[in-house]
Amino acid sequence: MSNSITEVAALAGVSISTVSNVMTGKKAVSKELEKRVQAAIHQLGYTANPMASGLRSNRTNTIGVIITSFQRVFFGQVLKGIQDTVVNAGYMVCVFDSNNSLSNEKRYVKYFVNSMVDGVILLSLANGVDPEDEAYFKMLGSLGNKHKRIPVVGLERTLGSADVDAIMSDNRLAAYIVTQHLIECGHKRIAHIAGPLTMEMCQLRLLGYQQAMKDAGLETSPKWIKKGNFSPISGYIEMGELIRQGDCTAVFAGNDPMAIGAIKAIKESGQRIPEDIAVAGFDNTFPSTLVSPSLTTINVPTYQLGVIAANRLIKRINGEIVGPGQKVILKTQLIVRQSTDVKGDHTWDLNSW
Amino acid sequence: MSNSITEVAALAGVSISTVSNVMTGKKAVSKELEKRVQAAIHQLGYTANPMASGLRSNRTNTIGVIITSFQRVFFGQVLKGIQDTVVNAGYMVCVFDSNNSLSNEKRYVKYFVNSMVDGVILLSLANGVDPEDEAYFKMLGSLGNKHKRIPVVGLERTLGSADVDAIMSDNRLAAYIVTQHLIECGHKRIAHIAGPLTMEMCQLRLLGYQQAMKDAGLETSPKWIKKGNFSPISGYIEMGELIRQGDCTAVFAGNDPMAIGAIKAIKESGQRIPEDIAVAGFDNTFPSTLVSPSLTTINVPTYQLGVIAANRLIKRINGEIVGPGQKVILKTQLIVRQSTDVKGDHTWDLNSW
DNA sequence: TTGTAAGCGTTATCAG
DNA sequence: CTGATAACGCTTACAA
Repeated sequence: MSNSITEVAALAGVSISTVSNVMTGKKAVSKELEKRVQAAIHQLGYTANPMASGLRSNRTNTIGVIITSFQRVFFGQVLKGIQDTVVNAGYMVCVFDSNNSLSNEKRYVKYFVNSMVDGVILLSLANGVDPEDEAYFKMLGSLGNKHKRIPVVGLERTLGSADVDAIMSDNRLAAYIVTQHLIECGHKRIAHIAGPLTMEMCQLRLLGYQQAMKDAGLETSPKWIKKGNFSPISGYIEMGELIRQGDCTAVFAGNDPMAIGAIKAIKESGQRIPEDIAVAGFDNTFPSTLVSPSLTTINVPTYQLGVIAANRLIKRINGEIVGPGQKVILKTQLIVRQSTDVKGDHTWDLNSW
Repeated sequence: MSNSITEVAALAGVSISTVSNVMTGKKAVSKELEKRVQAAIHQLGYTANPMASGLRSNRTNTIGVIITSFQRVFFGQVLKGIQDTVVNAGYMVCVFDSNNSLSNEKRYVKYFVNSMVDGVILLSLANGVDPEDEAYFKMLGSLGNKHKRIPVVGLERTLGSADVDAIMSDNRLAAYIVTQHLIECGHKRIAHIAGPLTMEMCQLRLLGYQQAMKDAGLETSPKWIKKGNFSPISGYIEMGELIRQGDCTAVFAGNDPMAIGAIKAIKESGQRIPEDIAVAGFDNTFPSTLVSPSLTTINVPTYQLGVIAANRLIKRINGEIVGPGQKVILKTQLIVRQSTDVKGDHTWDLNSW
């Protein structure tokens, strides 16, 4: 268990640098010695101590990921995409869950820097409005120490003016399209249950909703804009509020869980979906296919999101991409189900979970 | 960004050992110096490099977790329980997803050992039958190196004869109870879609099912025992097989996703649930409340599972628990819903996701 | 091609 | 109570 390079060297009858050279493959070693070293490595089951080699080489072959909550189904696919990609390239993934707290997020970022991960993928909770957020983004854009730069890829948000790649869905357009769909279904009084507006993606979804309403010449009243927190229960609560107000005939929720909470509230109020009130969500996570009525939503290529973020990060790490941070926008797609259209799809998704 | 202890010492006008003493709090430092050092630490935003301190102290304040898949909803709650507990005690959590591969699992365990995590929580895929598995379990029971022992807590399986704590639900009893429930509903020809039988918990669930059938004097035929892999689609496929056989009136699936896959297959075949075929699952994850009909299942206290595993691990780390590994068995509970009883509950769970 | 030796940033030991 | 200094296990100049 846990042998050191010294023991391998002793067993193979060579110096530790030769063992190191064999391990890293950075320097040529004669066939003969290579064979002996490999044999010793194999016999001892040796793998290098990542802490020691990382300390010295400033490389850990680990990439750090920070998400907002392990409980959010959305991230299951994203993480899978990241892990599949990154493991393939010889990296490990270390995942932290900020538990929806910006201070946790910052703590984890710092930890990653100190731990010398080779790159970071981050779904940030910084709202970008607080003055210190800009400083934080700047810092993210120049993460590292004197020996190395640690690239960061942002998920679903641009990181201020910082030079950081961002992979995101076309939130605004998608929100526009889903709202437009609601309008085409004949609705005029359409409410929106937004996610935490500190998140850029939620702002964008709100904006898309407002734009669509405006373009259709429909009134948008503040009382139709509710603030949830992405949890199903918050959707339920905010929908209850809307029902009490009693004047909207459709709701676009900022994500699927909130939409599903809203559906529950509507059903409990004895109203029919979509006849009395239509509901749409965002993300197309599997639960949206399971509920009755099935949920109209926007498909976000979550697995791809992870794959693309990871690929980009690896290229940054290897210096294959240099220069200013870029934004990659992924195409989304409206999925019409029965919460807005009785003729919509209602097939259960059994493949993505 | 990323200052070293040397800079802090310089700024405070003290030696690096004094800074270290202040940081770790292991040795007394005079009020005066303590204040100066704290000020310097604060001013520089200094935090110790975990790799360097870990290398020296053999402590990382990190606990490693290995689960089988980020996609499995089941783990969301478990991870939350672990993280809540462990962060509270001053540890970080590093999560790996073995992607249902034992070789990945072993690789990650080794990585954890080399990285010197202070403890490991592990849902192992080893079946315990292969001769080399016993050696693996032994190793898990004595993880570490000459400097330190790394305790391991197993999730949902005993790790052979090794001295490793195991936290698990009462799988066998629960399977017995759910099968009994099916029998009480009047079913006699009851099938079982098992999870991967390499997992002990799946063996236990199968055993519980068989025992209940036997105790009720009912026939158990091998053709009624299907092997899924915990994924929804496998439940769908195996149920299709059972439908083709055409003789069972109830199915107990080894977890909720497979049960939900089974429900889909039954609905597609035009049969009614529960009148023609009743279905039960295991775990009581939130999707079981969302589907129609709602799924009868066994409630597993997933969050608690994480909390208890984490607490136990921390106590092991601190030496507050010593001696042979123990098994902690968590109580489960039958949740009757409409997939077995039309009068069953069908309230959506909006709180655990 | 191989080996020697100097660090990487800490903590631990041991004088003072 | 404080500060040199060795050591952790590895990589990497540099020397042989």
